[in-house]
Amino acid sequence: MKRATLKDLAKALNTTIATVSRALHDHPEISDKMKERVREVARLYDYKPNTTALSLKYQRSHRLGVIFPRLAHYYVTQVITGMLQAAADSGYKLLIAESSYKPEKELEYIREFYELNVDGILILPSRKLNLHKDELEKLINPEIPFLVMDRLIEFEKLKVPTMLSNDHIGTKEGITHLIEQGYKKIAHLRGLPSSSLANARHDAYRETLLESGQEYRSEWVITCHKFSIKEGERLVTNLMTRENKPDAIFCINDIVAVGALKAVQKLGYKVPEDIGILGFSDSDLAEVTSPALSSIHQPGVRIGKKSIRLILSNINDGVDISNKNIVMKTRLVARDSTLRKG
Amino acid sequence: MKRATLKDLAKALNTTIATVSRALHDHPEISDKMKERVREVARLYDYKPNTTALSLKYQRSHRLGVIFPRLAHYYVTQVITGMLQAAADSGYKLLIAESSYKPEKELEYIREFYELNVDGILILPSRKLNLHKDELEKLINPEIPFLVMDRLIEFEKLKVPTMLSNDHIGTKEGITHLIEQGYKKIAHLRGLPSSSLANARHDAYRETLLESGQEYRSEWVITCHKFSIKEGERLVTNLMTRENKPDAIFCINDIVAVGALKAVQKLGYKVPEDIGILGFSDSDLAEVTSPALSSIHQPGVRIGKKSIRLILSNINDGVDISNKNIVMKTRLVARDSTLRKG
DNA sequence: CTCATTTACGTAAACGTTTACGGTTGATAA
DNA sequence: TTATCAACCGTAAACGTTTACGTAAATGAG
Repeated sequence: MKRATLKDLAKALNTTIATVSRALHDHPEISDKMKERVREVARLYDYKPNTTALSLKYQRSHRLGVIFPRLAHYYVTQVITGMLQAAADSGYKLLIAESSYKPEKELEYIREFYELNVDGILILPSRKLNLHKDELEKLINPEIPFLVMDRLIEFEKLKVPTMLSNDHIGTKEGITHLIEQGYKKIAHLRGLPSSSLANARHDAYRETLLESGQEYRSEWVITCHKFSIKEGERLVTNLMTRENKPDAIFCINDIVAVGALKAVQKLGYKVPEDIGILGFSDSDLAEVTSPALSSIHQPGVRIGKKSIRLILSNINDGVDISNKNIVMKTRLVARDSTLRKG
Repeated sequence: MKRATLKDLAKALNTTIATVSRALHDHPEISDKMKERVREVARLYDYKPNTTALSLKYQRSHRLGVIFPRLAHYYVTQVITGMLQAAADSGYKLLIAESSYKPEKELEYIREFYELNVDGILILPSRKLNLHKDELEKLINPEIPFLVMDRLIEFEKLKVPTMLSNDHIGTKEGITHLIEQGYKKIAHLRGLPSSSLANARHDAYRETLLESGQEYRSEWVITCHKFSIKEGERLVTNLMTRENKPDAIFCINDIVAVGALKAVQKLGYKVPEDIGILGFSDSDLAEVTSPALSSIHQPGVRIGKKSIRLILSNINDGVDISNKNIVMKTRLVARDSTLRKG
């Protein structure tokens, strides 16, 4: 009933495990007759090599560890879906861990992954991991490839590869689109200033405004903390009852954009006629709202695939990836929330 | 630089690996002096036991395999999130695999997981896996716990535990709610008849209608195949341009419900006044639509947690779970798409 | 002082592989 | 006839653990 081992086959054939192993590997020093006999009983016993023993032998687990803050976000699932596909293509499996945005957990899972002998680690870090940069740098084992995704973490001496999406260009495209659609007073619901991601989007927002001769008003830049629909609603309701109202809102992500949309609609504004709403990430929510939400698409699946291929190029082909900083293209998806007919 | 092993410690202490191992395990036959010396160098070398070697030794990997049709579905991410939490609490890690609804892949991943020495397998099967029931039954290793989730698969001789949500009662609550809100002509966008899940929801729908004296009209039961927003839109547009129109639509899931909502709104109906829309699963989409979508909540996170605890009770405590068929409560979440003010 | 017992540690097998090295058989060549 | 060599297979070490068993020295009782 139990899984057959080389020892079982050897006993059945009245030979040794060495011969069995070699026969199964088509070793030239084994006679054809013996090979046939071995293959026969191997079939009979449904022999499958024990991967744990192989891992021990070769110090290779064919497993990669992935750490993310929260699985239940569309972008994260897209990235992991891509990872799963690329990993499956190469015979690798993924070990996953959710950090719940807690840096302590992120560090702990990295430690655990090392103990579990993963062949590589990919992390979508939380914003706060930057605060533990030094500890992280000490923790990282240079022998095991370590890929940082989505955010930038600058280390003292260590070189780690990164995989980002081009938020800068993406945002510029988005804001340019708003301007082209005739919006003249564009507000921004941004993320925390400690987030490289939020800063990239905000800076591109400001840059585009100034380049096209629009004014950048700091009172139209509101910082989100919780990134929920409710928060978006609250902040935008507040924003739209002020003296000087914007006529478009660029949101740090789709969730907040949904809140913004609900808020302006509740206040009686028409979208996109009176007010334009632009999200970021192009999640599955974007097609669900009415009007459908314009958003800047991040190619999660492709990012996931590329990350795995990158890290495997190091593991399997020894390619030095330590100074690879891949930036993936984003793409504006203009839907009804910003498309003025006239 | 490399990870220290017992051998390294033994060499440094001029003793044997047996002594080192025992000292680290606080074995009584090791002197306190020796224990101190060992612990000292273990700290110094930052010794961590090699989990692969332990797996080989104890034939336990502390890994569980999870197979699902598609990660990018809210319910699936909720289940896996729950699994991750419960697994982390017990020091287990999850290996994940996406079947893309293909039974061949499901079977293949089960095989792979066995080869990878997982301690247990949890599967959210595709509908079509039922067609390969016999092959699956032959494949399943009774030594390794195997938990089937969401769907029922009836085997010839094998007893496998299942984890379902109570779609029957959930649906009855939902339909009863529609009736209480005054809807009198309730249609149903159902799933394929080969799906036990779709059948459970449909049967409960019919049962509730008949019990409350409403008529069950087969022309108001439409079968979905692709479960997309577009399909929901198409089917409902078609349904609502017929002679005899329903005044409420119970949808097999939230995606289809979103399509239904868009369709009726495009046709000029008011929701919930003219038409009520009820979804299933209570995904994150439900709060995004306007009006917000009523839906029947499936406790994905709790289901995930409970599944892991169940399978671990077998693995770690030897509890026989082969005839456990756990059914989790659903809960109606009535939002604006079915709540008539009057 | 001697024998039994405890204390404290070493040896080796086991988990399942791969593979360098050694050894036996038979055939071939000098 | 004997050295040479190929063909074929076995032995054992290695990956990193744990642990049953063996054994030496130290301790205790008589």
